[in-house]
Amino acid sequence: MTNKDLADLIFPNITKTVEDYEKIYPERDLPEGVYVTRFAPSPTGYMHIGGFYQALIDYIIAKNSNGIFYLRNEDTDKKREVETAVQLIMETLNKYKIIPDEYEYKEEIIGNYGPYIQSERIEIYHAFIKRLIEIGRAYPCFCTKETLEDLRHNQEEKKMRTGYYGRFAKCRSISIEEAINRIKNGESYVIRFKSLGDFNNKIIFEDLAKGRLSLSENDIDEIIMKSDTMLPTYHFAHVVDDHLMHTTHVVRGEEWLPSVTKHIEMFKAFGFKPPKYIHTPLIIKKEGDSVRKISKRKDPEASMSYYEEKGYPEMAVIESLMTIINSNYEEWHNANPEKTFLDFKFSPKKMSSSGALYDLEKLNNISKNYISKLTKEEVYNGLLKWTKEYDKEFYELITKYEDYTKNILNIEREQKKPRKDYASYSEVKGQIFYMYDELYNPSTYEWVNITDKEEINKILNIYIDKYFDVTDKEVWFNNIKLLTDELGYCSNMKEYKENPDNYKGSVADISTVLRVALTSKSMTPDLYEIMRLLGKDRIIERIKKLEEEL
RNA sequence: GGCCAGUUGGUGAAGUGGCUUAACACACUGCCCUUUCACGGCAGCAUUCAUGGAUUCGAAUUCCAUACUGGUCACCA
Repeated sequence: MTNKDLADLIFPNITKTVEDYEKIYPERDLPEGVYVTRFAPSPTGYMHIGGFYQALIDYIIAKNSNGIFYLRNEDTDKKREVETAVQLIMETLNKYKIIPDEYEYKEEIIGNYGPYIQSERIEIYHAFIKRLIEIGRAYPCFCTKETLEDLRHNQEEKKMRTGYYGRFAKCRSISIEEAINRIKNGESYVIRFKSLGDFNNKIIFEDLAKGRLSLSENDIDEIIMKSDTMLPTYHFAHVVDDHLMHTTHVVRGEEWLPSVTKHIEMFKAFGFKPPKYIHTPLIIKKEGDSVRKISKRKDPEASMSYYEEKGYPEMAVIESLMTIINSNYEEWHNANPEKTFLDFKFSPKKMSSSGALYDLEKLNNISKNYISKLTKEEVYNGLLKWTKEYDKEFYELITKYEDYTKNILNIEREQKKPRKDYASYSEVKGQIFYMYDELYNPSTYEWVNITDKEEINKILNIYIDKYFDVTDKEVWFNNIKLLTDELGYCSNMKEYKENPDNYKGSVADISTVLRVALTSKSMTPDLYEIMRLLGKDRIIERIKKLEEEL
């Protein structure tokens, strides 16, 4: 009885060899220095911002070198799998235009290195495991969950390092004959990798983000194939897939750092060259005095769906993440405002090595700036898209009054320093609702200095009767000044500030009365533009209605 | 507990022995501009880089120790 017999017993139908697969998936025909990266999420039905962050890095480094960015679905954990997860991932990547060059979606495979869904690659993994068994680098392990738990407790008691290694790796010493018999008897087993490492040996590992690290060699006999599904574990699938798909750079979260020595040993066992690694910091959040991983349950902003629901423009979200990825991004972008994030040269060394704190305030700021630089059409289209999904009533309204809405959105926009009113599309309605009669039904008015009803009525009546004019901004404002003087207020702010006691108030107070009377708000964009868009009829109508209420 | 990593203002951070009396940005505060708000302008916001020690003419930057924070130690990825 030999290892070969054991391998054939476990994988009787696997005929292709490692060499066959090497031929099927040859080296990619790419120029020197071109990067191949991948986004490899597990389909749990949730798009975490940390995952998206990694995908963004993958995408940038691939595009920086005109390389390949592909998507691989890591669905080896059938218990956690969620049906709609793949669709969610694809939709999110598409929404943000982080489009993979190779992927598998809805039965369609794009690219020559597929399948790109791990559960469809089971024969490939089996061929590689078979080889490992044949050469004595993998073996079946019959230990039960209980046995393993006992082992761990024992080790903990004796203050030893926990794990299945060295003399604790019981099933290592099972003879081939015994193993074959037990398998034939239907005993449940996993396949473990047989490590040749020595924990006391240090190896130097170079991570592109974290630099040179001194790590202990792996000596754990890691499980590489699960008992029930015969699917590989992450560790093994990573080695096989990233080798066959010729990934040059693996971007993954730093939670993988402790297992990198396992992966390196497995690559070595096959004689493969490991990829370069970029272990990214976790996205964390401040809570009280401590920081913690941003969490799916506690933090809505951990999910990419949050940003969609709030209506943040995609580019604003990307840019806010870029500032975390490389903190010099913002400076670079200010110096090169016409360039996009894709022109930015990403540097893993510049990536923060501690946790990255995702700051919603920063996002708001970036988003305000971003939206302020858009044209009225772009804002309108963004608003249209968002309201269609999340605010049907408003959607109908802005569709009905398309040009009118664009003009509203254009107030103080086409100037060197446009207004920064909106951080997201969900904020727009709350700031311009008063421009729509359908939405304008104020119950309170934000009067400021002048609150006397008779005075307000007087101001409004005289204004309508004598001074109403919206044909030209200068004329409009001059009229307001005339009104101001006529009523005993001061039309010159400088003078008013010098001698406030000489007047009933200033032109600012008069303007505010008009502003509040027409919009109910004390803070709005340029009043002249608002009045021009509202038109005389609606202005009079609103004032009349207000008088009735006063 | 073992192993690994990190620790610079309220926040993201620049910084790898003298150019740092610590860049830039966000937030905040004050003033100015101004018909409101916003925008914009100006100013303020760490005498100090977790703590202690060492090396050095000189340290945020090198070394050692301590503390704290995070990651990991699953048939999860």
